[in-house]
Amino acid sequence: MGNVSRPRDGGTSHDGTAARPAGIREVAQRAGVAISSVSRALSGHPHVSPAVRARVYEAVRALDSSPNRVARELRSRRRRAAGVIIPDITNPFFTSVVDGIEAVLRRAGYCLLLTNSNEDPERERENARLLRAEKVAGILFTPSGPDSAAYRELAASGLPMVAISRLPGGAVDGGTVDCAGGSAAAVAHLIALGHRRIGFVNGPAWSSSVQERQAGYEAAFRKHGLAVPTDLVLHADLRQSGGYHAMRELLTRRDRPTAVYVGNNLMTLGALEAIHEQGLRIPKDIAVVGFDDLPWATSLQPALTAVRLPTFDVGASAAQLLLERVEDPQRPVRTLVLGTRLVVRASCGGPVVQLPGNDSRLEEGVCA
Amino acid sequence: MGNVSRPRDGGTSHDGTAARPAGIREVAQRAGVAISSVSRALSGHPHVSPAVRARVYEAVRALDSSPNRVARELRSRRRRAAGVIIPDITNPFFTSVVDGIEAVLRRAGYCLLLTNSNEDPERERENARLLRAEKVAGILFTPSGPDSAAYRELAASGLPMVAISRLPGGAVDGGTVDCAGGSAAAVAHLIALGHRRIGFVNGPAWSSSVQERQAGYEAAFRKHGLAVPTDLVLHADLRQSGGYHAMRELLTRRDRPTAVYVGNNLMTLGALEAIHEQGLRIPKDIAVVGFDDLPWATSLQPALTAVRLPTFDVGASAAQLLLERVEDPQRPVRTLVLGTRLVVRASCGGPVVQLPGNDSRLEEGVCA
DNA sequence: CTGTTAGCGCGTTCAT
DNA sequence: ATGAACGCGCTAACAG
Repeated sequence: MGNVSRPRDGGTSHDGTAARPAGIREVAQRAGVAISSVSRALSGHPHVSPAVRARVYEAVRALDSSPNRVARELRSRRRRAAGVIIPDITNPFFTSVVDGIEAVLRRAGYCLLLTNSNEDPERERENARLLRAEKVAGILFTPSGPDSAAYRELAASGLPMVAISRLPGGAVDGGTVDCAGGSAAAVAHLIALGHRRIGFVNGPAWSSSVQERQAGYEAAFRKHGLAVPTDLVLHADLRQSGGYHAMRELLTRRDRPTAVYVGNNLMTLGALEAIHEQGLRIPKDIAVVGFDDLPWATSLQPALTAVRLPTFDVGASAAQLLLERVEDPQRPVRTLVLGTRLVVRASCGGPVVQLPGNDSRLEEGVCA
Repeated sequence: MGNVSRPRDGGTSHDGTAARPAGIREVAQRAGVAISSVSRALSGHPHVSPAVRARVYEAVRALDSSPNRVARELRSRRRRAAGVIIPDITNPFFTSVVDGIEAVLRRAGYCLLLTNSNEDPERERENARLLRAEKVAGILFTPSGPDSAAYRELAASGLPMVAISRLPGGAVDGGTVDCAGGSAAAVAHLIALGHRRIGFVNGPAWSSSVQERQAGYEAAFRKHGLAVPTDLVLHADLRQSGGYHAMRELLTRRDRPTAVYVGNNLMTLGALEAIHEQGLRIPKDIAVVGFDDLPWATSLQPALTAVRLPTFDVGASAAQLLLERVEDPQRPVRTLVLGTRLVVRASCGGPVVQLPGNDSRLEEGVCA
């Protein structure tokens, strides 16, 4: 008996109800070819006659048909999608990273599934589970805490993953900025300007990037043969309020620091609030350097000296790393550390000159 | 003949190669039940015996199996995913909106496909096509230009869609902030402080939100029986550089304004740069009010008076609107306009008091 | 070069 | 309450 195809309307709705979008079957029927020919034509397969190809395209246009990636990727067992888990979508650092991720992912034909864990371990786990269920090809991940359950589950699942900014200990691909180098440059700048009592508002100690910044801070002192003023190092949470309270605490000490280095952009805003609140003048009363250079840096009065971070590139190269791992799961683990640049403005006094910066991309390969 | 199931390894990899994650079949086999029973158990179906349910869960845990949403949603013809198209992921306004979107989407079990068109109409079209191919249930969209091809294609496709911030003319769901009301409040505040020559740096005229702000600016003058200083209204692109150049142009006029109202956050930063560059003092030489209140507002010296926008809520309610439309495609079109609040700080002089603000949510239903 | 066939992993009827 | 069949929309073998 003949293959009676049951009636379906081909995209254009004749009545009021929303018609199901025309699929490969309707296209095949209208073009008068087999379904598989449509598939080949649309997938850019080599062995398709120009005639068929043209008629297929014509039918697609006439029906306003759109390929079904869900079915396509289920069948081909090749999901061209990647997941992102970030702890705070509101932080400009991460949005810029996501910008970079999106750019290279889209160029590779991937789509981006974004989730925000809002620094909540439980939401983080749910996000990881969702992304697994969506069968993404891989995940770009910034853990929100020191011992992330989501991270462990993901690692155990064997799903390709690259860590961003905060690098966990294990053998995982990762991309980040040179926190140590950037911090050393910032503090060295202050030392060169004669500062010795340099406060440091840093983040929670479990984060690898926080540890790196600490190392850079200390290295700058040691390089100049100076003792590290450990009493001036404070650990705050990475939010604006954290920076505010830490700075306030620093400023109310008897032996107040003459300069301060703040470890992330939101905390820097909080630190500035505290400084203004005390009626202190920048840079006369206190010099300020921030980690992470953002649009508002030039709108402050005086303009803020800051460590510029290649955030877009971090995202872009992390995504690249992920794509490469998806291509070759056996490839040795790689960690990319991107160089920073100290942008000298007016918040430390002294001449406003452009320092060379360490644009060199340190790249280290760890065993697989 | 018997149905010979070909061998597959159930999740745990015995050799070095990455094993395919265990699916419903492996779970069924290990639990000793049929595939359909597993499906029912995992989908929370009512008629499943506790015994079977328990064994299924146990098998899922043992195999570390994760459901396949791709297959599930292909089969059930119900894709629980929504797409987002924004013009600039770097703009804090949009990231906050996305934050709200993600929150309600995730709560509804949806996942979020994010695309950034970077103000490029061509990228925008590609993003729209990708999202259609992903068969998302709906799209949250901020068109990047006056006559967006992507918008037209999407509207023609009949895919549920809600416009964000910039509302196109047609009968489409939309969510935005009360630009007119917020602008009127900002300008009225300046007028009350005695200012008459109030500059206005606004965005490109095609945008509905720009038009609304213009209306609010004019309304404030008219309400006080004053003539609108149309010569002080400038249209810049919405970026920082746009604000800088417009402000610069305003400040170099013979009859310089005594106050300025800037229509978005990035342009405000640019305007501040221009003001500082001219060596002008805020608020003595010029008063400043910004549209969109961001974290750095309180870190400026003096702190910035600004119109606070319910950006998170815009995203959240837009997502809610989308979900409702997906549920009921016939529902009449709705447009949500969320109220703003003027946050008075020091950048205009005068007493720092909290104004009431129009928290009322204007909500208007247009015919379907 | 093109059509036919057999599934991808799962939900959903039908039986029982 | 449970199992067997069928198919979602598409790709990938094979045959012709």
